[in-house]
Amino acid sequence: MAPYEFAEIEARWQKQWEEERTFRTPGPGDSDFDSSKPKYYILDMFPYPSGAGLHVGHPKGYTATDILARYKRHQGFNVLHPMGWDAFGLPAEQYAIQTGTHPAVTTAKNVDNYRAQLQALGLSYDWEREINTTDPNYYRWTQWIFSKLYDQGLAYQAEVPVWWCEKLGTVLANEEVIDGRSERGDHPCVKRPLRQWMLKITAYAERLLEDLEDLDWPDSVKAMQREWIGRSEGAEIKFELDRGDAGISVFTTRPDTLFGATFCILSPEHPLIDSICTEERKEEVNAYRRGAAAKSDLERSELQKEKTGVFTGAYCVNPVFEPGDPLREMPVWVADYVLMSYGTGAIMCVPGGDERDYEFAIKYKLPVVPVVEPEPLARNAPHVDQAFDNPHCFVDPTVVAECWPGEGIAVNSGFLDGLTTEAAKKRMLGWLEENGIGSAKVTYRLRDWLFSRQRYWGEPFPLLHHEESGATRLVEEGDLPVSLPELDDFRPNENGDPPLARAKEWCEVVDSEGRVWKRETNSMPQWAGSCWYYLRFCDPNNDEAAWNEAVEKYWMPVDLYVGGAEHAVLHLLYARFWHKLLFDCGLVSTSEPFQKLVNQGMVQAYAYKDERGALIPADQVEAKGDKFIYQGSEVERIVAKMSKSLRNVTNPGDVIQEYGADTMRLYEAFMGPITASAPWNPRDLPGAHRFLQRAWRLFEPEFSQEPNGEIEKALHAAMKKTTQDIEQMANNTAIAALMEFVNSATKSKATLTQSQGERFALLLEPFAPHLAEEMWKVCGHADSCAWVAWPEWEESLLVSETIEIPVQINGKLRGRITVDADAQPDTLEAAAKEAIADLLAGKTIKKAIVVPGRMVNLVVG
RNA sequence: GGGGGAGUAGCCCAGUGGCAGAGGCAAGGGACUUAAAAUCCCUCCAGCGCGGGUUCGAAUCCCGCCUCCCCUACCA
Repeated sequence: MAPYEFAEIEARWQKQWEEERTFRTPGPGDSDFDSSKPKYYILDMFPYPSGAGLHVGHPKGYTATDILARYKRHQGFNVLHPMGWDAFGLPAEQYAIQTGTHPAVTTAKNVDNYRAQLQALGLSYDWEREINTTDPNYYRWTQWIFSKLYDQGLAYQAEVPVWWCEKLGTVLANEEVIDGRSERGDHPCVKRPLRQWMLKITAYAERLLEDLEDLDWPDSVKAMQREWIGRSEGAEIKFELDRGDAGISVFTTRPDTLFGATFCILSPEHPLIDSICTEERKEEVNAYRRGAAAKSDLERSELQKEKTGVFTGAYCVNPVFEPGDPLREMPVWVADYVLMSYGTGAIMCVPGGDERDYEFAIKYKLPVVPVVEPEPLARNAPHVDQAFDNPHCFVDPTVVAECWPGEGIAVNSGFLDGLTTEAAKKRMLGWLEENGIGSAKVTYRLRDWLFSRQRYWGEPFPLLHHEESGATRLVEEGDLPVSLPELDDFRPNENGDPPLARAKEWCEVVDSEGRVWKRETNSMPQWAGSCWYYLRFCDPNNDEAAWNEAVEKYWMPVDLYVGGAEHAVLHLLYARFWHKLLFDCGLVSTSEPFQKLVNQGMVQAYAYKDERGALIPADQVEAKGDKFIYQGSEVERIVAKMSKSLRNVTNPGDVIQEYGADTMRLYEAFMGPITASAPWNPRDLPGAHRFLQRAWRLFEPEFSQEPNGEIEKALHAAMKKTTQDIEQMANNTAIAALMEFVNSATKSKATLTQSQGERFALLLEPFAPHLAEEMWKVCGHADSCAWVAWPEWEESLLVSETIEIPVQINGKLRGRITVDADAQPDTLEAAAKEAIADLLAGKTIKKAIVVPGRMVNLVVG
């Protein structure tokens, strides 16, 4: 028998697949398309082709989808299984700024590297459908979809504060600024308002929330999206100012606590502050606002434990109290824990019912009034009772009621007294509406999407500005794409304009009437291209349209979408938003793009730490038996992310070099459930490799003419288990079933028949396709087995005539009996009693539980 | 603080009401070999994170805790 020459076998089959276009997928409109077959669209999240190349984490998901795709082909499906590149992005642009290499050059090089690495894994993508978001033939349609958004009124311009670094001459993202200084170079940064494009994703908040219901997605992802959208029901209430005619609108989820509202707080960015602030308070308030503006969002929220604020000198009126009531006058403060971007940017503060307000009230000695009494069981502290008996208490806050943020019975609340929280909310809402002071309101945490970047390496907006009239209009559809201009300097201009503004000629457009328009010089964020790439895969080479209607209708929705959990919110929410817009425009046939979603687990790696807990580079640790030694002393092995700094990164190319792509695939699929994270363990690779060698050895030059009955049975068992497990994406247990078969076939020393060899090769094909093709060839076939029908098992071969079942006394195992598989309860009970007669001597059997085919349990007194 | 997930052999993991084990790794022994590698055969190892409960019977269902991982965090 020929040895298992994986390198030669794999190279040969990869070449053959490419030459014979084995995985080309015809679609509607192609002459060889068979519309009678069912479709299956199985998609991987396409990667950003970084300079570092493929990581062993990528193939975990790609292998899992490839196994299913190959299986579905055997099952007679038209399988759409494409791959492409999310290739706009910062790294290529930064590299361009540093070296002058055009991002397109860097990108093309990285794409070639990624493609070669993926092809070396034997993944069955239809490479004729490859797409690249940076290709003008692709982003032409990204611009086209933007036009739809613009036409629907979902794109608008706004002045948004962004981080600006003078020294670097660029705009930075939040995470690139630490303590007000740039992460790179440590230069000072300031927040400054810049004109930005926004997309009105909030208009779709309710549908994005509701439609999650019917998706076959992980609970964790659904939960994250729900939280991100953050729907909350409450009331908007307007408080009149005691001087002047403006009022302060606030949003609250607890209108039932209005009697306990003792002050109001405005966000530092609130536009009303200037007009209401009293002269003597102005200086202090402005200083506070300047301080807040200089802080990053992170500092304002997470890092800042203690609340701060300043009094504006103004008062507003709590409408539930009569004039003369001391609680009617509510001081208005400014504090940075109130965010301008949520609700109305102003809140009513109920320190008796909100822990944040309570903390603020204690610090600044503002009145605390308890208005919700906890359920009786919750109020056993005497001072709480005392406080409830003392309405309108202006006493030392430290002895006043504790804060009760939960629900309960309304107290100190006039017409609400005695009502439950739920009833009190309703009553108060009614009262607010009757008096024209407020109304029910639903607020979302979801913000509109800041859709522009001051970058070169992104999609240009298809927009023109007319400077004199201030008009903005779309570029005509026929003039798309708006291609990126050639530049050799990718930095922003000195005056802060984006790099595209350097392309003077590109920027100027003269229309047919001779009017001069200026191009939009912002570009789109990296998310844009990935919002619709799954649609382009359906019809990637269409020059007339983004996709053909019939083609979209056939392939969509994506049946299975596999990718990392890091995209749980942003990418998946943005893509759903665009998809719904396209659905509303009648351009796609489904309201959701991704029917089933699976997050593959991370491939981690071992890391080592010493006694002090310091992490040690993995390449300097020696394994000695079960112990791990670094510089002579023992260190502890832990599981961590793969990272360059820990030097525990595995390169897929090295693994393929040493063991072959089939072993690599098999190992990744065998590591555990697709959703679980597990460390890369190089010690386990030989096991996977050994299995393939043993399987290969079953293919002796001569096949047997007469099938061995035991082998046939074992093969049917493997066929059943493998089929069922692949359907469940339980690839690890499917592989175990194949190992079981190989073990028993090896042990029996009998030779396979050709038919048995063929069927085994097909079972192996999804996991180790190169070797399986080679086995298929040994069985006498010249063509690929990729499209050969999946073998079907015979259930009757799997039932044995006799079985061994346990006999229990009081649920504890006491013996075993061998009986006919279809033995009746009476027979089983009798056989069981006989088998353990000695143990039953002198005991009374109170009850016998007999489960035919499973077990017998005798209950004795 | 909130949300999601996981704890079964030395390790990775099967088993979701009925004999704790499918598979792999590691370890030990043996065969082959002049020897080693490779290969083959055999063997060892846990009572299922902890404590209660339901049941004839619980790794599996229920309740309460512990540990670890991931996400999120002043959203009024």
